[in-house]
Amino acid sequence: MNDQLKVRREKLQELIDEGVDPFGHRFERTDVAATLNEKYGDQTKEMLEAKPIKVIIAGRMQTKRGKGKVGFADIHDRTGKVQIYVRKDVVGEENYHIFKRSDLGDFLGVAGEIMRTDTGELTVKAEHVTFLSKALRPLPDKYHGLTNVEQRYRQRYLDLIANRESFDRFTKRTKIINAVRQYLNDNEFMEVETPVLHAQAGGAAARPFITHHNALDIDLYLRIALELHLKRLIVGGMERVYEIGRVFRNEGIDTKHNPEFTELESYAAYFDFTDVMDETEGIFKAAAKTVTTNGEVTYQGETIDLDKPFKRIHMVDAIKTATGVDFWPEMTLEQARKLADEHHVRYEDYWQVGHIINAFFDEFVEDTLKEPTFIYGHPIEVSPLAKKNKDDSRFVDRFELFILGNEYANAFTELNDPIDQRQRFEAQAAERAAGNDEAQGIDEDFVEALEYGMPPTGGLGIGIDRLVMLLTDAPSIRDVLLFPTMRPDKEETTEE
RNA sequence: GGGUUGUUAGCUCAGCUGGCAGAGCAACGGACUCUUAAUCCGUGGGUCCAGGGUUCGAUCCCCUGACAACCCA
Repeated sequence: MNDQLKVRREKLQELIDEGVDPFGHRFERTDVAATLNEKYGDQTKEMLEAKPIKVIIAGRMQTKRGKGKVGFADIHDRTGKVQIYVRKDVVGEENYHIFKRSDLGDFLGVAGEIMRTDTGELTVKAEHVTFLSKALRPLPDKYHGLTNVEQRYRQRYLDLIANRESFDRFTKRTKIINAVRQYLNDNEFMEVETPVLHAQAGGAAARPFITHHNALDIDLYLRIALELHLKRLIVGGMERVYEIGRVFRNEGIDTKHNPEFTELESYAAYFDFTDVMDETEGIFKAAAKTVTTNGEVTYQGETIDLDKPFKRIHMVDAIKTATGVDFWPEMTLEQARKLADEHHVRYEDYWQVGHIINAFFDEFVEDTLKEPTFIYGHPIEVSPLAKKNKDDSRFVDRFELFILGNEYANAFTELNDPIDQRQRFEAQAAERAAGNDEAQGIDEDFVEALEYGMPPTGGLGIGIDRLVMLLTDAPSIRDVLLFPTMRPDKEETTEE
C-alpha cells in the first residue's frame, strides 16, 4: 500500500473518531450545476448580494484551492461542476476542519448561498459542509486527466471522472439511441425483445459464440443478428417491429469491431427497400439532431451534411463509374473471373459472378463514398435473406448506406418466399461445406414460419455503435462502449 | 495473422554513450480570508511490466513472454 492509500485510511479513521460517518447517507439537493447556471447565470454579483438565495448541492470534490482560513473547491455532479467557497468564520471551526481534511475525490454536500466571485464565477458560499463519502484512492491527474488508454477502458469510471469529454460522449450516446427509438415509435413501430440464446445462429454471416445449457444439455449460440425472430413476428401480424439489442460475433477486435455490439433492426410489412431508405434517412436525421443543429457532422476531420437528401446509386452503376467495368451484361463465371484477373481482384474457388461483383465494389467503390449514399442492388449470392429484384434475378432489392467510406446500414426487401428461402439456405449450407465458416445453416423453423405466409416486408439493420462514433467523432468503437471487451488483466484479480 | 510503438511514483511524463532513479500534479508538514492547473517553503514516496541473458555494473543492450495502442491483410 502506498503512502496515499495509508493517509486516506488514516483520515477515514479520523472522521469516525470525530463522529462523522465516512460513507454517509441520503442527501437532498436543491440544485445541480446545470440548474444553478440556468436559474442564476444572469444574476450579477450585486443582485445576488442584495437578495441572498440558499441552495444545497452535492458531488465529488475534484479540485481544491486552499488558504489558511478560507478555501475554494470544485464540486462535480452529473451536469457539470460548481465552485464552493468555504470560510472558517462562516461554517465554524469544526466544520472547516472537515473541509480542510477532505481529499480530492471525496463526496461533499454543501448548503449555502449563491454568490458571484470577483472574477465572476457563480459560486456556493458554504454555510455548512456535509461529508458524504470518502475516496480511499487518489484520482487521476487533475490537469492532464487520465490518458492511459488501457486504463481508460479497463477503469471507465476513472475516465468518466477525469475526462469530461468522455462523460459527454456517453451522454450523447444515450440521447442518440433515445432519438432513434422516438423516431421509430412515432412511426408506429413496436419495440420488442427476442431471445439472445439461439439454438442456431442465423440472420447474418458471422461466427457465433457457443455456450451450453446444463438442464437441457444442449449447446446454444449467442445471437449474431436479430433478423429471424423479428421476421417471425411479422408473420405473427405485428406489422412494424424493431429491437435495439446486443449481438455477439466471434471475431477479432479492432477500432471498428467489438465482440458484442448494439444493433438496431426494424421490419415493416408492406414496405419495400425504397421505403426503408426513407425510414433510414429519417432515423439518421433524427439521430443527428441530438448533436448538431444544421445537419453538419465532422468526423475525423471530414465534414458531411446529413440534412441533404441521401444519394441513391445502383451497385453496378457505382462500379461502372469508379472503374469503367460494366457488370450489367449477363456474363459467365469465366468472363467475370477474367475481369477480376485484369483488375487484380482476388477470388475464392466457390465464388460466383455475384461474389466478384461484390468484391469489385469493396475494392474500388466503398472508400470513395463520402456523402451519405445508398448503394442498392446487391448480387443475390451475397444476400441470402433478401428478395430478388423482379426485373433482374441476378440482383436483390437490398441497399447499404455508406458515409465517409464506412457502412452504416444494411437493408432489404425481405425474402418472403419460403421455397426460395429454403434454396438460399441450402446454398449457404453448401458454401459452409465449401469452406466458408461464416455461412449460415438451414433454419427449418424459420422456413416453416414463412410457409404460414409473411407479407411483403422491408427490413433494416443499423450498427448503433458506428452511428454513435460518427455523431460523436469517436475514432474507435471502444470510445463509445462504456466497457469494451478486453483481455483479462492479471492485476484485476490479484490487486488488493 | 504480420509489422511498428509503448509499459518508469497515485496521475502526466523525462531519463544522455550502460555508472547512486528524476520533474510537475497528487500526498504529508508549515505560511496564506476572492481562489480557479492557486502560490511560497520544506518532506516522504519506485517490483523501472515479467522472466532469462550479456556485462564489473542493465530502466537503458539481446532473447522470451504479458498487456495495450496504431498500421496492414
